[in-house]
Amino acid sequence: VATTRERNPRGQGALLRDDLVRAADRLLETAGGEADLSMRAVTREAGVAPQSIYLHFADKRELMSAVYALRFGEFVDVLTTATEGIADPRERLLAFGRAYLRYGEEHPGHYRVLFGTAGTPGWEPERMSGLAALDLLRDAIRDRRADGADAADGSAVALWAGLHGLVTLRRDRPSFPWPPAETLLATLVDGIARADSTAS
Amino acid sequence: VATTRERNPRGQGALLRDDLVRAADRLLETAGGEADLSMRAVTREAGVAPQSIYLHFADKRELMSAVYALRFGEFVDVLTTATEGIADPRERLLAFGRAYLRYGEEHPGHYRVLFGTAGTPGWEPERMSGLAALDLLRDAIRDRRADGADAADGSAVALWAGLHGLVTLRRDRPSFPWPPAETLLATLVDGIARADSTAS
DNA sequence: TGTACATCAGTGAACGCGCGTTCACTGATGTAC
DNA sequence: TGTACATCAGTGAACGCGCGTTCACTGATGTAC
Repeated sequence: VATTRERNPRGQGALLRDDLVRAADRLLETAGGEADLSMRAVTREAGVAPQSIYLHFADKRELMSAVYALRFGEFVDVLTTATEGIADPRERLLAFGRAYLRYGEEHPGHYRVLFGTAGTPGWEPERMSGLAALDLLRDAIRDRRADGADAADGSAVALWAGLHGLVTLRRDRPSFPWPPAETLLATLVDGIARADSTAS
Repeated sequence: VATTRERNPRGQGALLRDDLVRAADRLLETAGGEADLSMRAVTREAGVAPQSIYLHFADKRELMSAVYALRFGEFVDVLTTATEGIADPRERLLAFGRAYLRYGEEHPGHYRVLFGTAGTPGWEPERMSGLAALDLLRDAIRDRRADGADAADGSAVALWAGLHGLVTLRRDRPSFPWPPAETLLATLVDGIARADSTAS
């Protein structure tokens, strides 16, 4: 951490860009680092002068977007890996939810960049590649029921909201007497993405 | 805003405490004010010197807790008013959800204090009076189904998570193509808090 | 083969800002005698 | 009835900090002629 870095050879200046993004990513790994993701902290972590970050990013939003892009790929991979090869639709949805909750719990800082504002109010990634994660959900739901694509879309969003709510509430209100995650997950999956689709 | 305040009469020093809490509350009303809730901003809004806040609050967490207490009473009132007098359990749950989503949308700053960290990472209100809001949910669910209290508890938490997820995601990702709120609400209510309680 | 010049990957130093918090002080109002 | 004193509701001035960002510069490497 913060060791001095040696200058990149001529023509390889773009390497610093990756170093900076990885430094930001590393800072998010640590617990307290969630809101402490400042430009200066990132350059410190990368072992470089504060102003060097402007060689590659016009401002803070641009840096955030780069971190977002890096992590979203990983997140979608985790979800894909967790669900692939599971034929039973209910089991696939449960596996998806388990992986989702687990990622949120183990990487609170990264999760905040993906679906929150990460200490930068008003920041929003320009292209929501979060849609890729949502596609997995919608497909799994569609496999389980026979109603239209619209209903599957709505159910996917509702289930997503439930998972997101659980991740963020458990993170921000740890002292609440939470029922077991597996119970809550089953309630969400069996309720929102049921085999049938009749309302009461 | 920031007009000079006249000193309270002797013996009425505690009045400043209310002024400060109300000033903080007012700052949360404004859109940009969510993360800008600083001690100095609050004293500025109250028309008082920055250090005067320490006459009544030991530190920032204490001020946050005071705002939390003020607003939670109001929030529970809104939910209670929205649901009282509605006999049909499903309609009562829908009314609850509508009021919840509406409050979150109309008061993003206040909602953040109630259920987020409000720009103070690690802050958590000592006694979660959020339980009062949850009680309303649990009772409404219990009226709708015949299974045990434990199942109603789990369902109430799951439904809460869904509502919270919708509020925060729509706030932080406004450019996402959200399905109509009423549709999502019906999906959550009819899924999680169904009349019967069988899993698929 | 040598040299003037351009490019590149950064750095040195500084800017103005708002923040949370501390310490010593003030000036009006009440109280004891 | 007057005065010394205590209390109370604040303020003046300042602290050290980290922040995002700007401007001018450096020193090594390559290129043109």
